[in-house]
Amino acid sequence: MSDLHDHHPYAPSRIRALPSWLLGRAAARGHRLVAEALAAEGMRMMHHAVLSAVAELGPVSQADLGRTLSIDPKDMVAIVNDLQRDGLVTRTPDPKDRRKNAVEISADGERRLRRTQKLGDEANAELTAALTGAEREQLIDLLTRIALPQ
Amino acid sequence: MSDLHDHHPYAPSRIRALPSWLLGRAAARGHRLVAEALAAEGMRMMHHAVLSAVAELGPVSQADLGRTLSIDPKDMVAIVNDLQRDGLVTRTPDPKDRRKNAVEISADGERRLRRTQKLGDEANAELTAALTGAEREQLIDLLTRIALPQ
DNA sequence: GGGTTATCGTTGGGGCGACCAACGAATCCG
DNA sequence: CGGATTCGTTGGTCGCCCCAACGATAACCC
Repeated sequence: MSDLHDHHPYAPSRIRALPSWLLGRAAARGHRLVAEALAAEGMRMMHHAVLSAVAELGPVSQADLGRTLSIDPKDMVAIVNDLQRDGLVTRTPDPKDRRKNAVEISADGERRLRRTQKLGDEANAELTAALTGAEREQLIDLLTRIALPQ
Repeated sequence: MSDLHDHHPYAPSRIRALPSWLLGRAAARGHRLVAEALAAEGMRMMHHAVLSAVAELGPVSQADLGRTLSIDPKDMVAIVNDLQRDGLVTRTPDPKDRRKNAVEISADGERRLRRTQKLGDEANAELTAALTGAEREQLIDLLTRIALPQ
């Protein structure tokens, strides 16, 4: 088994039993897995999230996107810039409210989204590989209730 | 369904149902709550984590601390510098291995730790306020199994 | 024993995500 | 009409993570 010098990497520090710590570690691993998977399509997590939200919401303003995904307006500008540059979304001035940009997914964007959604789902399957289906459902339920405020 | 202008703050975007996304949001809230609580004592999360680990592990090298807490050696230098400057830990050369620094908690450090631990626990209680005790235990169990690798 | 390999603390640089402050333009509302 | 609000945008900060390098020291192995 383990040799003499294998001082286990963890003391059962009090820290490690705190939900906030475990959430941080689990989130870091999830982020790493998803980011690595999406990199195969040259996409990043936030870009994929925005593209997915645009596909669901139809023509939508950047501010609405930011609210639904809790993304800072500043970051949203850069993300939509990238997606537009790559031809995945269109950004047209909203005639009804000239302050707004109507962001809409393109045909290329839908094709890209289908691939990145598959990659994201696979990464999440790997993330929760140690869980049964029922446990995965319960984890989602518990997290939803914890993450809600803001 | 609901009327046209009732844009609920969230479409049930596919993204929002992914464990990786929920973990990110929940971790962000946990980090915010804990950071705000610790700020009352002028401490930051990583500083508190390191101080707590030092208290548990006794005299310990920075490298060991970094491994148990998954903290980059570069960041560990800065953290131990701060803790030492504030008189919360001592950093003495290890006579057995002169490459190592033996980091040890001080009396002031233990006093500070008692207060920050209380604050951290309270923040975690608020974080999981929507959960029953049993659900909190199960969340910890599920997260532990997910966060484990690295 | 001596040469190679590995570890420790430290410094440097960089990337990425989250967050806050401010601004002009446009819109809404009383 | 005029004040308050929203939108997109620019600017900057902060925390976490990763990679590369270095001198000093220790461990390994022939």
